[in-house]
Amino acid sequence: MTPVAQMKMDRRKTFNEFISRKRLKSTKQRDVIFDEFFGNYMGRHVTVEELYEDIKRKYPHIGFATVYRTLKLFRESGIASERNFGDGKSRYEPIRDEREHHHHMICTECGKIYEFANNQVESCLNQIAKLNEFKLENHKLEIYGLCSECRGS
Amino acid sequence: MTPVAQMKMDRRKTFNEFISRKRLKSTKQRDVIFDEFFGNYMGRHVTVEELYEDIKRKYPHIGFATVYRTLKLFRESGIASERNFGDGKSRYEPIRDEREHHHHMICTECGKIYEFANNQVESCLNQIAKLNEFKLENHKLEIYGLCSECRGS
DNA sequence: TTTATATTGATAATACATATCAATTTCGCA
DNA sequence: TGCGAAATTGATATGTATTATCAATATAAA
Repeated sequence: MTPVAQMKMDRRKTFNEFISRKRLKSTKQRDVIFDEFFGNYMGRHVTVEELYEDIKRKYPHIGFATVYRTLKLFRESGIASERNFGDGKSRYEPIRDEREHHHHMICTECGKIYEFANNQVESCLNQIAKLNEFKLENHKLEIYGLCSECRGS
Repeated sequence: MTPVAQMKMDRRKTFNEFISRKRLKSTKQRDVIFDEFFGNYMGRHVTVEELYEDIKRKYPHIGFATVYRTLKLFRESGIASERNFGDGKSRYEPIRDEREHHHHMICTECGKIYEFANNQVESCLNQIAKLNEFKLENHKLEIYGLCSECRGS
């Protein structure tokens, strides 16, 4: 099995456990949204609108609100993360590796989003949290600027 | 002159230069909003609504949209920064020291916002940007978790 | 002062997100 | 298997933050 397929299965398991722990129900709609999200949006940052439009093509009966609600469930269950890059829309991203946090560089010119991870930053943050007796749950780091293509000559 | 008063004067100068460079005009409203913002909101993170309510008490004639527009000018001119802590409202904060970036720890329980600065993080980010041929313009770092008071026993 | 242009403030419009609610689906339990 | 309580769905209404519109006004250059 490919690592990606393995990961997808792991997330599925986590989500199913979340569903049963919270006494929620599994539905066809949630299955469809899960498959689309974890099938086509790995490493991307999709808006609710985009995901909805995409799903509607194959499954016209699925409603907008359901996509919203389901993505929120993905976040609550810890299999997706929500981001805000300042354009007013929430973006969702499948979580690949629970341990290794990654971050984003956003080009203010072309809007492209680049990812990076850095152990040194992570350990800094852990230290800072510890120093302030803060129990770290999550963190977000974004760099804004010009990417190599847009910074020009 | 106190350091705070000095800083306020520096920001005023920067803003005036911005105004004349962009061929904008200085107005009584902008003066009032500047004084209120830099007088009472140092080190705080005020929403447009809050600042508007505050100003309206002393200057009932000043409109909501003007406060919005003026805060945006403050951001564009580099004397204020805009933040988003996930509650859907934009928050503005006077910039104290242009060189030393600071960041935020947000308690997910009580909502209190703590600030911190860290040189090691800054230099990491500069390195990362350089490595990716990215021209760093700005960055945001937020830690979410439980503060010492809320993490309980 | 004159004149062009920016600004203001009231309000309309937009956009993203959430709430409502009747109809439907799920699932534990007999 | 079928019943019934409870969750979910989807269409749509509502809420909330922000931006656009525009006539009246203020500013600043000539």
